[in-house]
Amino acid sequence: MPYDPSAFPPFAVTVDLVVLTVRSHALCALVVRRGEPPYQGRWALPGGFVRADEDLAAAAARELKEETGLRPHGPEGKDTGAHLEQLATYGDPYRDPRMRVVSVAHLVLSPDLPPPIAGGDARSARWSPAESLLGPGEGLSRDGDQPVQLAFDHAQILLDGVERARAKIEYSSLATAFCPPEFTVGELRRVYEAVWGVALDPRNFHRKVTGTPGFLVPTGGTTTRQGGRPAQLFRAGGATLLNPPMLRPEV
Amino acid sequence: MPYDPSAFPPFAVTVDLVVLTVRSHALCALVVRRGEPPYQGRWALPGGFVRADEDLAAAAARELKEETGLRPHGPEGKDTGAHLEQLATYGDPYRDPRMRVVSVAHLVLSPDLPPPIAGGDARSARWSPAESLLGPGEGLSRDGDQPVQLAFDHAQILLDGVERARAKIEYSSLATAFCPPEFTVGELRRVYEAVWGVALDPRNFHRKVTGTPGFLVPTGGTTTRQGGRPAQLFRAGGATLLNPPMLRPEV
DNA sequence: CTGTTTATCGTCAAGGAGACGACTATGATC
DNA sequence: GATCATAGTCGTCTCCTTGACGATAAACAG
Repeated sequence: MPYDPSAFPPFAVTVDLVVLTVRSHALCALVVRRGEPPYQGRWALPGGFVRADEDLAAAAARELKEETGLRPHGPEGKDTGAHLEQLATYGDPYRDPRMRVVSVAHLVLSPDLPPPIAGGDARSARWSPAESLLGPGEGLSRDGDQPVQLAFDHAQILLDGVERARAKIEYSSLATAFCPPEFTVGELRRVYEAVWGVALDPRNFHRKVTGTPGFLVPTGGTTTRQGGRPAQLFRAGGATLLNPPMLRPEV
Repeated sequence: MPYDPSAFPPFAVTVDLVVLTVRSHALCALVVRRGEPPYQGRWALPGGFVRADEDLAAAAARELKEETGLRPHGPEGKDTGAHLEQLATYGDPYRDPRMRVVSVAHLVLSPDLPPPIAGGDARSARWSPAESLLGPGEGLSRDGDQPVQLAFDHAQILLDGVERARAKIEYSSLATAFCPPEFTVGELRRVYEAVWGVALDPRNFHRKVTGTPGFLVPTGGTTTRQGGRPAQLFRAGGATLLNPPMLRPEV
């Protein structure tokens, strides 16, 4: 097949972001309201076109900053920012009614942020519980949560992102990406409980995380911000892989 | 940001394939020799442009069939074909010197095939040990294997594919995708040994795989094709997830 | 018939995980 | 200030899985 510039069809390439955090004991995703058709007025994942000279990860980082002000740190970063990784790519020919768009979805795990920033282009943005965005089957929507229908194939993308997060905190130290720089064992446990939607035994969890070398390093301080007895503060250790993994309860 | 068709730069979108198999106790990847510049004469991963009305997975399946004659079965298929899944997407602005190309890499796991089929476009193709393609650091190339420099960023893509395969056979039944429809426990063990590059205890491995419900179902037959005492034949059971996982020995 | 190869079963000790009792140190409430 | 509720932390016990490895079984090669 000789090279012929006219031999390939043109595509638009976008990045979409699944930005997850844990707020008030629930896994939440960042969604923005669409200001123009198609799907005008519907909630969607934040995202945008990749620029001509921009790497995919750079485009994702740029969109993230525009939407939340967060700066990501890569696989080995040390900033106060969020964890960012590529999730998957969605390219159904008709996923966007306007044109052929291939979207490279990225997953962002962030500590709880006070309020989502209204996007640079003035779209409204908010955190929504993943449960209510994923609809029935993925945990029942609670009374009062109207089921939200995300635009495009964003419900599928979000589901894949949530699944990735659920799987990854099992065998990596990624759950700490949901925590502030210093956190307690109990706060970390509540992250696991929120992401998995289960209750974990505080004593066994404590034994597990403090007994895994390199997972947590004590900072020396304590806090009572969760009430009760003061708890030791930790920072994430250097270990990125948990071996043996944190086991997710059956059911 | 109102919709403006001129607001986004055009991209070419391709699929690249990391086709892995196990041949004579080694993990091998399918590579094709490039017939035109850039990287003319160099080995590369098979792949090609996504067509205008074609889904990404469909494009990967089409390329796979063109290169190998294999028909993939999806996440839940039952054919005699290979396992196919999306791997990751590579979009560095300068990864292809000709133009802006975003490549959606796919991972294919296949049973051993007699000889690779010369591609539809007459490029030569062959199986190469992953070890010799990944160069030093990823297991030393054996004497006589000249180090192969893959075209574009295909070495990185291959590395990511091999890593995915190594990780996934740990907690899924995917290793059976490397086996013929009926196989013995010993054959399955040799798959793990080749992919991980380690030696496993045959007795413990046997206990593990036969003791995991839904992983293997006996067909009733036996074979002596590996020599020695006749071994029971099995087919892959319905279970896709191994819980608890197959543990990869420490280094 | 004997050695070699591969398959399969069994045993034992070490370690991790689930269940859960007990104790500790705070703030809130009476 | 005593009491209570809330979290955090340490221990214990049992069950199960794993890793190491002995032993037996059933084929084939000489």
